[in-house]
Amino acid sequence: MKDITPQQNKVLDCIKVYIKETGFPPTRSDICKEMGFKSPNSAETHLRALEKKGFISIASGASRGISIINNDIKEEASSYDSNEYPIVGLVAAGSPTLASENIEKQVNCPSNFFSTSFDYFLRVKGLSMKDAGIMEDDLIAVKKTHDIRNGDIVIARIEDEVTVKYFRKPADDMVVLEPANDDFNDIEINLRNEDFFIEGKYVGLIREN
Amino acid sequence: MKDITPQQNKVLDCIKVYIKETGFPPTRSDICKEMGFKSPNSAETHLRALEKKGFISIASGASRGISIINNDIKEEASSYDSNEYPIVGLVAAGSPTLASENIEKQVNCPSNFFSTSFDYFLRVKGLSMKDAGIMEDDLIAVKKTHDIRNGDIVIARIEDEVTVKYFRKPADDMVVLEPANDDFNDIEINLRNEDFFIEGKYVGLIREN
DNA sequence: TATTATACTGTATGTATATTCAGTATAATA
DNA sequence: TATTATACTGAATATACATACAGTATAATA
Repeated sequence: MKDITPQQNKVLDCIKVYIKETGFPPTRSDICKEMGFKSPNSAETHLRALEKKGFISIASGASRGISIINNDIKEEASSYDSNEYPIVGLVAAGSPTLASENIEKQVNCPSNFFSTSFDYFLRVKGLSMKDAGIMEDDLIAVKKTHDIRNGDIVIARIEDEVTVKYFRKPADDMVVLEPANDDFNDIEINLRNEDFFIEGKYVGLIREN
Repeated sequence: MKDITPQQNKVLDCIKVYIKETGFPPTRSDICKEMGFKSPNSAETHLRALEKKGFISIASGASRGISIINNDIKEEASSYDSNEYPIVGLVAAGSPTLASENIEKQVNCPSNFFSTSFDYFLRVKGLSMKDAGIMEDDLIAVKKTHDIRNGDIVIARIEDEVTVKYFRKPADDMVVLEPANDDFNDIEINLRNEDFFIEGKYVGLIREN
C-alpha cells in the first residue's frame, strides 16, 4: 500500500461517507459536489490514483462502480470473533513495548469491539486528558498506525517519555501535543532536534469501576 | 412490514448478494441476469414492490440507487446469554427497558469484562457527568441492583426521566443526585412525594471513537 | 363480478454517467 | 533538465440505466 496524499484521503473519506449515508457509491459528479470540484475529471483522476494505490477498485463501464478495498483485517473476522489483547502500562519513561515484562495482563475482547481495529490497551497515568473524558487508570485502546490527522488523540513518545495528547502539526518540522486539561501546557516539538515517535492512535476507551 | 412473496424474497436476496460481492447495488439489468428475467421491467416491478413493502429504498433518477433497509429484529429478539449484551438508549423520558424497541444493538463482550458483573449497556446523553469522565454517547455498563452506597454512580428514574448521577442519601426520606459538572445543579428528591426508582449501578464504561 | 397484486415479455427514450481529450499549473523526482 | 505525480478546469461523447408504456396471464381479494 503506497502513500496517500491528504487530498486523496479526503476523496476516499467522502466516498466512504457517501456510501454510509446513501447505501451506494457516488458518481464522479457526486464527488465533485461533495469536494467542491468543478470538473468531473477532477474526481476521475483522484479515483484512478486511489485505484492505483490499492484503496479502491473501479468496475469498468459500470455506473457508481466504486468499491472500497478493505485491508483492515478486523473486518474480515466474524462479528463474534474475540482475541486476547495485552494491557500495557504507561510507564513514565520508555516506550510501551509489548515485551512480556511490560504487560499487566491479557484481556479477552471482541476484535470488532470498537469501530476501528486496535492492537493493545494502555493504562492511563495522570489527568492531562481529563476534559476529553480520559481519566487516571482508564484503559485506552490503541491502534498502531502513523495515519494521524490534526485533532486525533495520539500515543506519542518524545525522547524517552510516553504521553497521550491531542495531535496538531502546524508546520512540516513541528508537532504540537495539546492536553485536555487547563492545568497542563501544550508541548511543542521541533522535529529537527527532538526524538519524536508516534506509537499509535486512540480508538476507544474502557473504564473498570 | 408487509408480507414478502417468495419471488420478491429471491430478488431481495440477489440484491444483497450483489452488493456483498461487488460493493455496489445492481442495475435492473443486473438483476435480470441474476434472476433469469428477460425484461428490465420484471426487475423494476419487483423493486417497486419491495420499496412499497419497506425492504429497500430507491433513489429516484440515480443509477444503482437501491439501498437495503435494515430492520433485523432477529438479533434483538435473542436472549441475553453469556456474552451478548444489549445497548439501551437513554431515552429522555421513560425507563430504559429491555424491550426490543429500545435496544440499539447487541454487543459481544466477555461477562467478566469489568470487575463487577453487569446486565446491559446504556448510551449516555448529555454532559452532566463530564467531570467523572462520562461523556456524551459513552456506553455505561449497568448492573441491575438496589445495593447502592453514598458516592456510587447510579442510573435512576425520577418520575419519567432517566438520569445518571452520583448518589447520596442524607436522610431516610430524601435522596440527592449530584452531577459531575458545575453547569448542572443537584437534584433533591423527596421520597414521600416523588416517584423515584433506581434502575441500577454504574460499574464500567466503554467509549467508541 | 370487478379490482388489485403478482409475475412476466418487449420496446422505447431521455438522461445519468463513465471516460477520453485538451489544457493549465505546481512540486517532486531522476 | 526532462519527467512524473498531483491537482485542477472545461468540453465532448458513447453508453449505461432508470423508467415509462403496451401487452399477456394467473391468483387473490372485495
